[in-house]
Amino acid sequence: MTALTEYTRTSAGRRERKKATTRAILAEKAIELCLQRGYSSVTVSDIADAAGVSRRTFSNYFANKAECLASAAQSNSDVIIAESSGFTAYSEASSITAVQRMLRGAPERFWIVCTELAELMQDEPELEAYLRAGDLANVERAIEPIAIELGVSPENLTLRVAIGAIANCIHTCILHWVKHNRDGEIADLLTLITDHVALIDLSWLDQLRSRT
Amino acid sequence: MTALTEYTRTSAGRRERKKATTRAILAEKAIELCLQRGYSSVTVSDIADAAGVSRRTFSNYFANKAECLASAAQSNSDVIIAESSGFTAYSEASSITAVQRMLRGAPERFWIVCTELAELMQDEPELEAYLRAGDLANVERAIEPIAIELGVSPENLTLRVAIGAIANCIHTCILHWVKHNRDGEIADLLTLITDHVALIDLSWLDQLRSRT
DNA sequence: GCGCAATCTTGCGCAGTGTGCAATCTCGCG
DNA sequence: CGCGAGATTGCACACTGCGCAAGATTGCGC
Repeated sequence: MTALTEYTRTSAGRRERKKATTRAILAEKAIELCLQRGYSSVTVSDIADAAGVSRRTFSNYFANKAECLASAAQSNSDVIIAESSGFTAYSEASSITAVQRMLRGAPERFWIVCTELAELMQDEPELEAYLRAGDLANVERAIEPIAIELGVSPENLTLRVAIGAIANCIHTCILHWVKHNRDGEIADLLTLITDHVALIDLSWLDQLRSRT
Repeated sequence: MTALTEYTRTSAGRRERKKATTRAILAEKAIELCLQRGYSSVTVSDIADAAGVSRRTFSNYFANKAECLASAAQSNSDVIIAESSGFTAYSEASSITAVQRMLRGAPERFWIVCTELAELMQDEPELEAYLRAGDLANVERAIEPIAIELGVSPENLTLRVAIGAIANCIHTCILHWVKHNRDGEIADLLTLITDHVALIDLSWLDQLRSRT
């Protein structure tokens, strides 16, 4: 119930925290209702009601339903992105190893939410679009710390292509999984992802690193 | 003016053709108006009016404004995807070479439309979402012929990851270009893309091929 | 505790949207 | 020519996104 809410433990002012909480609750209720009744038969008012706020307030937090769910995806990804700042901590290993370590470090809950969202997006083009865009936003947020660690600009195109390829790979694997192997163990999904991430050549990323 | 319309020269029944034309005109007018006034200040009625049909008819063709623009992107990509069926024609070369050849084979007009759309999507998250999703649809359409040529299933995950990485790379490069080098020559954009595509390791794709 | 200012929430109104439905129009085909 | 499939349209209605202003809540200095 408060699974996503957990991720929003900031020690800011009470006001900030309350906002973050409402936001998280809205996103959470949105997932809950959509999984339950199907995306298109859930209205913004429904979500707002479930979260105990007005429709207007919903709009203060999210531009629309899809963005709300995308935000859930984003909170969910925070846990991974946070870890990515330890990217070069394993400087002896290759980038690919670091990525795999990151993926394996994510809690099971993370992958569950991923598959839930993937399930939802399957027959809702609008949602798929927004979740993809959310992915992009995640890439954007992940790039900054990594770029710093590697000592290159966040605008570095090579870096962006690399991170984008990884994110895309993960996304593709999850979709594939939901489509073909929905009932398998999460551990197998993880294997699927790490195996395929390994296919991506990150040697040029390692080169970026060695130049520092 | 009729640039996109050109792409829809099918020799089907007149009825089919007329539908395809209306569709193309709608998409075209949509781009035109959006480039001119900005995405958010163009209404569906505006587009419909410009195309000479009713608002209701617009909805018969597209679910919404964003999807309409995404369709323009799709028509635009048809020219590339059509070429991808000659993928293994150069069996002596590596996959990466084939991809580069494909990219260089696209007419300048293709890249112009790409950059126009990229420009539009820059500050419109909704549009960005839909165009990204359109990319996915393109990947979906491109995979089929390639899979056949390689003799693997279109569901083959390795293949999907590879094609996805390429599409993502192209997209990322175009966005980067629009953001940092808007006024440069299209030829330079092409160089940027082929250079970065080359960074993606497609050797495992070549292996898929050699197994046939 | 008190009061003020900043901030959040809410209801209202309105233009725009997505879609089912039924009437009408168009066009291909016999 | 006339029929029938299919395309277009207007209408209605629920939902949406958002500006606005009133009201509630919160943080802070005293």
